[in-house]
Amino acid sequence: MPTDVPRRRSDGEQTHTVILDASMRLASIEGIGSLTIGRLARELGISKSGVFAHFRSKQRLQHETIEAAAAVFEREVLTPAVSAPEGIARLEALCEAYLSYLERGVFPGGCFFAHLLAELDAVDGPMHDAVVVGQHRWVGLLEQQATVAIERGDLGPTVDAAQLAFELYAPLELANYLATLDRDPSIVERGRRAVRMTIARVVT
Amino acid sequence: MPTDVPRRRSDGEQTHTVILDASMRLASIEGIGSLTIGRLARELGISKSGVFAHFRSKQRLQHETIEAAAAVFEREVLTPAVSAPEGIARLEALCEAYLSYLERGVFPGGCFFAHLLAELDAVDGPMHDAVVVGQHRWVGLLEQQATVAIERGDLGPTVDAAQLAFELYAPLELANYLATLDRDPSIVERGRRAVRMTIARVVT
DNA sequence: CCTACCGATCGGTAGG
DNA sequence: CCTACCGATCGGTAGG
Repeated sequence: MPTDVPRRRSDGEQTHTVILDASMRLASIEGIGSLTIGRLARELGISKSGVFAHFRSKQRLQHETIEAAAAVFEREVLTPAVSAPEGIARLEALCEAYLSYLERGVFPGGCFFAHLLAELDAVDGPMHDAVVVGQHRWVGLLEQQATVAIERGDLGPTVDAAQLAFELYAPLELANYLATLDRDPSIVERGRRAVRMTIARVVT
Repeated sequence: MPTDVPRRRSDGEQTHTVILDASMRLASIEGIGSLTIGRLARELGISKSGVFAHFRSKQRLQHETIEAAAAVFEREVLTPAVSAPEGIARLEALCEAYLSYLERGVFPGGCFFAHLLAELDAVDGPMHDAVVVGQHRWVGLLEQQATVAIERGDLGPTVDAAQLAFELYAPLELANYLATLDRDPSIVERGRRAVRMTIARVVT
């Protein structure tokens, strides 16, 4: 009983998704700047203009790739973490969700956004500005939970929320780079210990 | 009284240096993978094959660029730090020398090697392996001074030297990326505070 | 989704 | 250090 529903649209959307998937994986390893339409086409066994037709510019391919990666990050890191109650618990949960996301190898080249940060931090343009927004959002999340924890008295009143956010973020980031560099996910455990130490230092 | 000494050799060496200088600056901003011979030529106002003649392959241009950047790092970070006595003093001096090197804007795109780490951590090949060696050397320096400090009793005997090296390195790295991203060198101060806090936690 | 193109740029060579 | 090339690949277009 073969379906008679039109396949065209469906296949097109599936191809679109498949391209973005390959694009995210490639960009996490080699950077968003290394994405080329021709290379994606070769890897996926379709023609260059077949890939091109889905995005109509390289810029849009890059943009959609970043958006797709943001959805993965949301699903793999943010959503699990916000199930924890606000404050110190969610702060810890955000760190742990990120470390777990590294260990699970969600992207083959380590954290997509850590790579993007380093790649675009020093260049000018709309891509840089988008990274700024994303980074501020992430740091803001950590800082916000730290602030709640201070207000609740879970953290000492002299704790600087922004500084704490920085000190928790730092080992997450380094764990990503070093675990990827050494192809050794057990290095993530150093990040976990660092987070524990820092939290232990500020709890009342 | 014009000099009659041959200028050819001297000019050639000077051009070589000028090319590597531009190459380091460009790579610190856009990455070693964004280096192209044509672009360097355009920026320096010489012909493409004029640049090419100095290196004879792109690989050698990249290699010499990394070596030149290593010499800058040695001069701007390592040399100042090793004037401090071994142990806790040198450990702090290494961190401070790195943070100062960020603040001074030695490279226009932030730390050359932080960029290189993120760019090459997930790829395979000789460039990756060279980054591994360089990173291990840097972490090893920190760990070695931590070990000396523990042996001398400046740090508690339960301190894990490798873990401490990681926890000091992390804020240095994040300070680089965030200060570069936000074009705000004052963010380096967050790194400095983080280093102070971590050191304060482990001293006896 | 395809073939068949376009101008620009890539790394590299020849020959000076 | 130059001009003048080479084949390959780039992003993108035309037309189906």
